Amino acid sequence: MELESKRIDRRTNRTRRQLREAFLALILEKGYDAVTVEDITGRADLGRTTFYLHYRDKNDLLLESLEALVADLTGVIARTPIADWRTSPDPQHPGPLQLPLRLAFQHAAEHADLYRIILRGEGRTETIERIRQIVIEQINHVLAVRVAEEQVPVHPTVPPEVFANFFAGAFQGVLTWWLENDLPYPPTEIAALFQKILYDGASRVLGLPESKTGPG
Amino acid sequence: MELESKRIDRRTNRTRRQLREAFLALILEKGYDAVTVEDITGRADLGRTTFYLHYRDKNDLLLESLEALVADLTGVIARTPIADWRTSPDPQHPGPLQLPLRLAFQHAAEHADLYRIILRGEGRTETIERIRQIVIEQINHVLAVRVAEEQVPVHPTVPPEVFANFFAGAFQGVLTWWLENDLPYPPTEIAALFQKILYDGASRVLGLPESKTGPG
DNA sequence: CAATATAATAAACATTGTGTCTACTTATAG
DNA sequence: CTATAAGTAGACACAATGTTTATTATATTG
Repeated sequence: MELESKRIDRRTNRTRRQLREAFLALILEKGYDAVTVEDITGRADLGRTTFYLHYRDKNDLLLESLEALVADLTGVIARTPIADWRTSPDPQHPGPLQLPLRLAFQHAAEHADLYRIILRGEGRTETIERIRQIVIEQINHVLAVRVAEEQVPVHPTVPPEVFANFFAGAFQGVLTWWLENDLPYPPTEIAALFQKILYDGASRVLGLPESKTGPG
Repeated sequence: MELESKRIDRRTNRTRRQLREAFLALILEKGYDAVTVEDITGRADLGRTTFYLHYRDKNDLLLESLEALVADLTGVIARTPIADWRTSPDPQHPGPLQLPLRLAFQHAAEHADLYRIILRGEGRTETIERIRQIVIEQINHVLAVRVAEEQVPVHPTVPPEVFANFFAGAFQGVLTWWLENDLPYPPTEIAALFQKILYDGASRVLGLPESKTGPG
């Protein structure tokens, strides 16, 4: 999760890492608002002044972790070979979002604490909004590719924006529940469940009478 | 939206209303965190001390509006005649959540500003979490009724909790988008779109290859 | 309408946290 | 080794919170 890669002075790296770790731990203990700069530097065994040598304020510090997390996730997704996007192993739900979804749940499991903090909406409002936008962009991207490949109707039955926000919200909802309940399913399984609802729809999932609208 | 009904002293009602209105207006202008108690009482033309005669702090004041909003919505839903739950007029999507969904979008349209504030996550974290829990309870309630009527498989293909959180998240996502974009569709229409995605699923909505899982 | 109770107010105060600055010490890179 | 950069303690001004006190104003009620 590249966060201090090639900064010159050894002290700088150490200090920043200590501040980051102290802050995240404290947020989980008392919640963002209750944590003071003095708390952070105290926990990190540093002088309060030092904090301001590195960050403008609490939010700036949290934002750094967020940015690194986002960069890491999009990196992982981008680095995954295109080939895998078609041949990935859940033949029941062959949608184009399958692999990214799996990677995202996986990633959240690996960085559960930070994801929890973000999804709880700790810190300023921007934080969670940032994530949402990224998810929406990913969806729009995938949809655009699909349209180009003519696998999706040019005039979909639902406006893409509505679909994208539906998706982003549902994802956030399931991910939040999953994290707050200490990952009751393995990442691949929760991803599969998510896809099942998303692709099949409530009619099938709940066994309700089928809708009268045909596909497309 | 019952908020000052039978409080004895006329002054109390006036003061509380002024504080509430001033606060909500200011949040929309500068965001929750940036608003001080002095801002509020200034805007409301009251002494700063007066604020503390009525509320413990900013969050307390916001919470009052939230509680009233929630009570109002659940009241509206509860008051709607059961008969309407079956005969409501969207025959393409006859799901049991149809009418409550419509009522919710309607309600959000009528109180758009307050909904915006809440959905943006202004105020403390509790606020938005409160709403989510209410939505989840509603869903669980409806699902329980359905199960009792044996219209839903006893062992649904997806754990109810997962479905409920999927739903709650998707709803929040679409509702937020709708409000932040100044209600680009009428409430009935956005409710119908939401249901379409939810019931038919992405496969149909986007015209993807059908899943191999049958209903139920 | 008058008497009583209650609300609003201004002013002062202690407290907590922020963010900046200074002069001094310590660690590191080269 | 030494110049450079990072960390530190302490002091400071500032802004906002939440409480208290004494005083004024306004409803309610009988």
